[in-house]
Amino acid sequence: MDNRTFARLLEETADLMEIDGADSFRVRSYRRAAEAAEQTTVDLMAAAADTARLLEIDGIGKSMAGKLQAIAATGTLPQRDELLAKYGVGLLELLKLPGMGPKTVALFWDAAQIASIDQLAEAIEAGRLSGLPRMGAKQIEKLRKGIEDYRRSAGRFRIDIVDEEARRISAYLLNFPGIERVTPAGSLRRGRETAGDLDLLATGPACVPDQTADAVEYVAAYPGIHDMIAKGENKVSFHVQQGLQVDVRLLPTGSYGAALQYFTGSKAHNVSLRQRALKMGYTLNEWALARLDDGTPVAAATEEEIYAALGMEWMPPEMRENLGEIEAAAHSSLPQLIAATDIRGDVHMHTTASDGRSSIREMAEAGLACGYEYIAITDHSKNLAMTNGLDEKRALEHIQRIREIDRAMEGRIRVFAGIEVDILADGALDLADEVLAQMEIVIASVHTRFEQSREEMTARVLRAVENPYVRILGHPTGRLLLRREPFALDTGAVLRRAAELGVAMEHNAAPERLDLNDRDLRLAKELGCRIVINSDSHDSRNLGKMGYGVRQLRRAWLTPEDVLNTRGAEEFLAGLRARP
DNA sequence: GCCGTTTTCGGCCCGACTGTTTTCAGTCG
Repeated sequence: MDNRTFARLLEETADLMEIDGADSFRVRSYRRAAEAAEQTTVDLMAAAADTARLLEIDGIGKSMAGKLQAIAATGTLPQRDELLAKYGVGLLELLKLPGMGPKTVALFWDAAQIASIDQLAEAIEAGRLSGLPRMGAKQIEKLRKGIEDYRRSAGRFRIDIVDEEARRISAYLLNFPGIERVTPAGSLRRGRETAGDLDLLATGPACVPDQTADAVEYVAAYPGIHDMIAKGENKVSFHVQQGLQVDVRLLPTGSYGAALQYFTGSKAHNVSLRQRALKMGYTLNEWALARLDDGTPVAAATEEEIYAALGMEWMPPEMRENLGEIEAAAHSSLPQLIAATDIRGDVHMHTTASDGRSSIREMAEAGLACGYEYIAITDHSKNLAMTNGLDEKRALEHIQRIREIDRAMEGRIRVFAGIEVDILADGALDLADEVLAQMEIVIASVHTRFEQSREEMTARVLRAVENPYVRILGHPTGRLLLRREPFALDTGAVLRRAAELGVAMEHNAAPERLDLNDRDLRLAKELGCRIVINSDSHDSRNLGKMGYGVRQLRRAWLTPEDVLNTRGAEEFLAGLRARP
């Protein structure tokens, strides 16, 4: 059982308790514990035997530690099961409908015995909801539409998709004379791998309170709108065609910093920050940081002045997850995070020899144009027949061509020879060691998804990592974001072994991959694992597109020292080979 | 149920929007 399961069980318990009418502060502590389970790099299953270790986790107290141990021992939580027996699983799903909170779920349950989305839809059709408190015609219509939307599509969107939408809407908004600046906030600004919605902040003369009417109408006329959710004085919410929810907020320039801080979040970061503000005699909201006693604003126009007034350094949005950044900023001990410009080479890319669209030469020229000092050509190996993968003979010929291009580049950029070998079901590699021995870069990746158990899959990867020619472990979690489930893999065990052997872990910067999630990366850093970030380009035009991947590294507080390809060519190769 | 620069009891973040309210409850982020 992994930490996510612990988190899910606690979260469900919190939902059910809320429906049951439990004390809201108690509910909150379950939610905090769920969040802690999700975030911590401690493997809860392994730590369950050691109460003291559980208590070290922020948000876990004596009682919650006992509940974690119960989950570890039985796979479930008694409170949750009791509540579930009382109400049924359908109620948890009802909570996912927009506009449905615990109070409404409880109301429907008490008054109409509604325990699932299907039953709610049925009750709406039968007109059994009218007459219930707070249930007017509009509210009922909203629920009907909510069910429709939920059944059509639910969930999060890949960050590059959201980013693109943000650019389109920003361009539209900036065409309005009274809007001068548009900034994305929320998950997009924090660089998360996915976003549930898009927050856009707009400011300018047309965004001043009481004068926003024209701007609001202009926003609401955006041609890409599928349906309107809410339209107020300084906020317009709507869905665009693909189902993404967009919140546009109009704000006066004087409050822009406060609003940007507020809407960037994360929620947990903001809660912590407001607690800190209270202790210092301030109150913080989206309009300003103000004195608690007489309401005098202290800071509002920029994020920097707000953080400064709270005795902190400004910190990059990627760090704002309430994972210690507030303390670090208060003690002036924020790390210097890695930036895209720190990357000096890209060592994972494909050419026309397998499934790429560019030649070795084109890749080298593109790498040069990106300002890289080195690249590595790493086409697929033979097991991936559909990619025209290389067998031993072709691989050796390919190496020769790579060497020729390397010479032809005359030192302006180094071109290393490499390969992306496939890890077979038993953990063996699909190319002979004699061939691998001739390459600078060997990336071992799992491509084919056999129906293997978590243990088998872990054993498979661990065996591949033992091969002395493997320098980098590719696709270490097998993620294809939002497209399919990741491999069931004991990532902790793989990271530990890779750290021991000095095998680097690849972070694939392609937005559909972003192999390592926040927690994996934090754990990798803790373990002293080497990280290599690559683009996995199949086209020379994609070379240099590392932005989303780098922001993921920043979210885990990684510095240039933690990432191998921030080093020059020789030092990079030496770092790859050095084994403790 | 957690937690401690108000502390081991008594707090626990904040405002906008909506729909139904005749002054506010519920939801959301």
